[in-house]
Amino acid sequence: MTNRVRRTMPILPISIVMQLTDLTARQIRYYEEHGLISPARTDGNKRMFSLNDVDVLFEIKDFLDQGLNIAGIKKMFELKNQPTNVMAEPKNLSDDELRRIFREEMMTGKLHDRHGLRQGDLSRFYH
DNA sequence: GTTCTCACA
DNA sequence: TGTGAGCA
Repeated sequence: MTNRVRRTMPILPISIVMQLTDLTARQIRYYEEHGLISPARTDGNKRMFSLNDVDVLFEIKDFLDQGLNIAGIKKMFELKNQPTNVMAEPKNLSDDELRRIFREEMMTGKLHDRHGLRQGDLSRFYH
């Protein structure tokens, strides 16, 4: 059995995930509604989470602490799954794309600006 | 007893 | 996001 299979195998009921992540059932379901996680369903339509889902929830908690809202967090995961490299081709980039990349760098932790990650600063990008 | 969906004094 | 209702 591969590690990937182990991580994605749905084995945890919501009650356990609640204790692990310290999130309420309401929040967990809410994040699912927004596609941040996609737990499997079983017998009586019960949610079954994988270790991977738990990891994602912890990441969500981190972003929440950093002041990001759901919209911002959703962007985070999008950018995270389609990374680009500023240093690779710093030329021939439109201002618009530069802004997009800068946001990604900022959010993937490549930059460590402890001030620019506040919701107040990022919010303008997500409106 | 636990989880689910839906809805809002 | 919390919380309560009514089910399964």
